[in-house]
Amino acid sequence: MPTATASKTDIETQVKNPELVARRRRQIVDAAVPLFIEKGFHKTTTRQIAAATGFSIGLLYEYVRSKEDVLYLVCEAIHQEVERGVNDALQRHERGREALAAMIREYFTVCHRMNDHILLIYQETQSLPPHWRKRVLENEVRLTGLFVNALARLIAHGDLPKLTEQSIELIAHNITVLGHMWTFRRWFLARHYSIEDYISLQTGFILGLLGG
Amino acid sequence: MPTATASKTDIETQVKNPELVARRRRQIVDAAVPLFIEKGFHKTTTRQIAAATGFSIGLLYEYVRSKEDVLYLVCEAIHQEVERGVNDALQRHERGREALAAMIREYFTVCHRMNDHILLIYQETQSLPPHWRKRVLENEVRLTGLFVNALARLIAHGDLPKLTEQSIELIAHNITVLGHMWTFRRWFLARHYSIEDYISLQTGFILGLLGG
DNA sequence: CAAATATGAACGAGCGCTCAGTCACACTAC
DNA sequence: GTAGTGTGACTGAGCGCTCGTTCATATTTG
Repeated sequence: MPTATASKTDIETQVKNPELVARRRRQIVDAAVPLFIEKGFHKTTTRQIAAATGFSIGLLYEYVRSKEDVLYLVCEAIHQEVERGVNDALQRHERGREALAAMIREYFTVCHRMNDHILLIYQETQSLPPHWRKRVLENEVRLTGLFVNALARLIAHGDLPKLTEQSIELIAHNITVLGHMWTFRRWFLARHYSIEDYISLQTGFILGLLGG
Repeated sequence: MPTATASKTDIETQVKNPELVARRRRQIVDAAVPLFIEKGFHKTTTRQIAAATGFSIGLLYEYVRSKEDVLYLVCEAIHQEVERGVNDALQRHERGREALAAMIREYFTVCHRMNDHILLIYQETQSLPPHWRKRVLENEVRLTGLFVNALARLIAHGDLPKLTEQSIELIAHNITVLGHMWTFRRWFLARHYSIEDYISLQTGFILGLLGG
């Protein structure tokens, strides 16, 4: 029973060459993302996905066992890109409170850029079979974990006041979700704030919340 | 061209008696909500909705022109219930910072109780035809507006420090979304916090953010 | 009985997915 | 070299089925 590409997924495929599988699946994801964003998962047909990829439907099903497989591939790809963006941002570890401000700025900017993708995950995660929904939610936790670590490091260095573990974790969730908020309330917020306004106001709040 | 019940919707119906329409539609909503929550909108069939209501499919289509009509009725009903809960809470206007704390407590409790319903709106609003999606989003704005007013009143009374209009509005959005956060991250949060923990931690943050 | 309300068989468009078959290419035998 | 054979990526017509919706008909109401 041949299994998937070199990496972490269990999606079965008929195709033997793992590099081809990886490349084809990247093509499928690239084609499916705009379709899912535009019409949603349920209103996108497998034939449309195949056509957008430049495949026959038959070929699509050589690389994927079901339409839901495509959604999972898409969700994974999106998370990977968001996480890469955030990780990049966290690498440049400045010091002091500005470090937190910089972190928030980078993260919110990623959210701004990935607007539609983040929305897609909010709306379609529920359409995944349980096994994969779980994986997507684990990704979400891992992302928040990055903030937990960053906050803990700053506190350890004395750059931020001491807090209980519970508080740190909740603040990390708040930061994550306030980034998402820009995407799912953008239809309203963007009428009143630029992304810059939004970042500086929210940063002010979060810093204030840490004992301004 | 006969029009809808006494209230605000434009949904057409074949049935002449407005009270009957209102009653039947309430039945439809009551039956559809648990189905949509359990299986989602797309995977729920009109026949299932009819059966759960105790109607024949034909009869369902006397009170509704399409499946999407049902979704719209459901979204409206949910918003009405949430808004009623929040309004009740805001009526008992205490004074000082405790007023804000009490407001948050009540609102978060409503979110806790309406967990699945709020999630449903997050996930299925996009499935509505544009015209009704707009209405649902207006409801969302109105809800946040309640918090804007409440905050403005407290500031006017000198119970809270002065803030720009922009800040007030964004804080209102933050409160709204942090309530929702309990519903859409509950799968994680509930493992680490009780709703009481959650309320008191978040209240602390929000009060701190207002110049603790 | 006339109007209003209710029924559910029937419709047909459209869906996800399959599978018998094609084709380009690589390897072997002579 | 070239004929023979095997492999695996790729094709797309079409299967089986579900779904939202309609409408001729039946039942109830006033």
